[in-house]
Amino acid sequence: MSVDASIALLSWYAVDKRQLPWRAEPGETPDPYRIWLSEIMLQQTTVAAVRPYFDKFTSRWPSVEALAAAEDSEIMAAWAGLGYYARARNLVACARRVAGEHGGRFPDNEAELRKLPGIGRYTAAAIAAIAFGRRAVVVDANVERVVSRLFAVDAPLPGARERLYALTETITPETQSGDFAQAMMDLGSAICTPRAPDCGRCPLAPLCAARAAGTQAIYPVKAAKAPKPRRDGVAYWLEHDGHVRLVRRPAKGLLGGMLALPTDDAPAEAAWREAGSVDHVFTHFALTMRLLCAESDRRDPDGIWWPIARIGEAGLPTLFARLAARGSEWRNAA
DNA sequence: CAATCGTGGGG
DNA sequence: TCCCCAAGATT
Repeated sequence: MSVDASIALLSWYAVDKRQLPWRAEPGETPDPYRIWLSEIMLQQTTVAAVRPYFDKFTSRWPSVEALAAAEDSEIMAAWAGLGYYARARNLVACARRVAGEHGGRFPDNEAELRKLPGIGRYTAAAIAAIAFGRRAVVVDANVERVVSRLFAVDAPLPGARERLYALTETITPETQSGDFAQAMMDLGSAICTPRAPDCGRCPLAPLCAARAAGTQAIYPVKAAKAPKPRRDGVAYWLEHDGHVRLVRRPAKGLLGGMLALPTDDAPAEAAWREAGSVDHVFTHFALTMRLLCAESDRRDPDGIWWPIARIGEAGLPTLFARLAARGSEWRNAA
């Protein structure tokens, strides 16, 4: 079973693999910096969303040394819109560790990679396998789905995770485990999809227990999710002389480290006026944020004042970019 | 261990 | 429209 599965999958991958900007062509040597950067960006994020960010980052910062030398604010602004901003904070910290303590070279094994900020169990295995040719058991959401079907694992996630790791270990080949991992992910993305898997095109179909039973659609079994609470908030658009007041959010927590409009408490006493609201859905709650707008008669010298004509370059996360669009409309209407 | 942490696309 | 989901890590 194990050998059959890896051979069938690698044969399929040799023909049908996706071409991706971070993926080395056959015969090319993979660049650990690009593999690492792509793996961080791809955490809980689709390939389509990552592409433009990967291109932007690699052209601005072609090496880990270049990234390590950048200002935090530049990197956070460049990450704006991609989400999960702890990844960007860890990205900088990791780049500086690699540049400063590892001579600019990423560690070539799982255990050392795992010690770096932002690199967990999955990412350490993926980098070790893909960038350094190490045998590693690489389990992401795609692999969980493929393996849960292949072996008809009825236990629900996340409890079944260790079981899925053990099963993935049994089909991971001794060599080419990087290609094997990427093949599993391409398979999960293109064929062994969450809703309606295209078993007719699947190289593993003859080996698949769920396929044999006709039950592929029920896997992976997942625990019931908690209901999503609703919350309300207020943001403030304070402008003066063509500039708007921004704040840098605290390093930890929601949208941590990002530029934003002031929230909760008004940044000044002023004649605040309602300018509508924005509904925004985060992973674990839905937010309705009202926008209050005002013109200031003075410019607090300690604040961050951003030229409104260039607000698109501020690097606001999506919620605040949408609120800023409302603020600009309010301004043009006034 | 369970909660926290974004966003956009697809069915 | 709503729900699901994605190359997870951290605390």
